[in-house]
Amino acid sequence: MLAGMTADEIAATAPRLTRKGQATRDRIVTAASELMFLRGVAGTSTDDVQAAAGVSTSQVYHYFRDKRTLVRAVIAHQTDAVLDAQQPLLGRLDSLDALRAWRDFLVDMQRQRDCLGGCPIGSIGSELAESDPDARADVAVGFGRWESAIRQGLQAMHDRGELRADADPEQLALGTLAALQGGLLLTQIRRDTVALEAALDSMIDHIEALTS
Amino acid sequence: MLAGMTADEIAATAPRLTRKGQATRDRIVTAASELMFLRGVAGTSTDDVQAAAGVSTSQVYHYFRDKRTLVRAVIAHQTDAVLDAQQPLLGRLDSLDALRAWRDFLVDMQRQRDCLGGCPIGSIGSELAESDPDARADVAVGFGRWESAIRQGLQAMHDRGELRADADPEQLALGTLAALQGGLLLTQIRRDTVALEAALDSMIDHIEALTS
DNA sequence: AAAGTTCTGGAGTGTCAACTCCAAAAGTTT
DNA sequence: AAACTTTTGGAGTTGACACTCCAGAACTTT
Repeated sequence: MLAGMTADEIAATAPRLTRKGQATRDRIVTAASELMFLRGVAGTSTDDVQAAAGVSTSQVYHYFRDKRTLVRAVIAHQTDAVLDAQQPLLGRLDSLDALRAWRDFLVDMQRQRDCLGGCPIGSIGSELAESDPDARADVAVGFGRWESAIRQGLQAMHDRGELRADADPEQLALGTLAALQGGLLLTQIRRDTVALEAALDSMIDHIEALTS
Repeated sequence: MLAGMTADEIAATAPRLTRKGQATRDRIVTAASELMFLRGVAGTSTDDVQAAAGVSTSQVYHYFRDKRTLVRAVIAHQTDAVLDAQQPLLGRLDSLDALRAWRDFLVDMQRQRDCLGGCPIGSIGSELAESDPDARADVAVGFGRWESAIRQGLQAMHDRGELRADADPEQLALGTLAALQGGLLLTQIRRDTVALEAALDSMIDHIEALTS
């Protein structure tokens, strides 16, 4: 019933919550997001979530039909959190300076995390892509929003003539997001931001070379 | 006891196997690799592996101390398989033509898989990075071999003067591996090779721009 | 061929995780 | 304040999964 529905369709189905109920639901999603970011979905039991959120068994199942539904709420939450955390930089990636500032921000963020955990969206996507088609679709939408923000900045540069006419903002945006995702993965595995820096610097240098 | 040891140290510890024993062990690792590639480590039970390999419970635990040890064998197997599959291209990435042929090969491979499953090494690394330090270290070694192969090709171009002196083969190799990993992830999530193509094309175009 | 080792079958065990259920407390509406 | 809905606590159920154990078969070595 929830399977196959988009995240928005699910939201429309949700029963109304009292203020207190909303607060409890939020605590559950936040706790689950943090746990699943570090331990993965399979590595996080509903018991773990209950303990971290300070709620009882029945509360989790009052607000979420099952664990898969909770996971989809976590994906929605993390998508917003990741995009919000990059603002206002992400909304204005329309110059080399802006791109470099964004790069520094991302590298700093991973450094502050001691390179623990990769991308909150990418990790979940990787874990669930072949076992939960709805989760995969939600993650795809999240990546779409991310790529779109990058593309808009590059498109603005293109429109202004700062990027050569034969440069393709769409390809560059997708390539940049891929480099970022791969850089985050390598950084997590190597426990070292060098890979993230190399990936983003390579892409930004490439974009710079395309400024006529 | 096995924890903290490198994969090579473990291999040195292993008891000798008869030909038949080796064959059984191989069947288990191969079956586990295929299952874990598609369903993940957590999504693959030892029962699943037994059924797929056609062995009994005790056989799995005769050849592997526990599931974690089996997973490390899977990582070793997949690392070899992934690098071997890219040969001989990967061993000679020392020209733009070679890089483009390699790119086509990788894109084709994902297309033939219908974009199912990401990178056999990267997926496992992402799943286990924060829960199994030994597995994380094994994956890091695997990525190291991969990056090294790419770097050697670029270094050869650099030595021959085909790459500008200020180009950094190490950064380009890491960036290329990151772009590949991110491209594979996006391709898996989007069910579409466009992202992999965009990522690799961007990096290779960048390398081309660095040929003086 | 005897002795020793490796390999195999399969039943059994303990734990843990997802999910259910019911009754009571808290909150809202009329 | 009565009727109704939402929220909460926690005990209980069910199934799955990692791992153990033991006895016998197959194979190797002497």
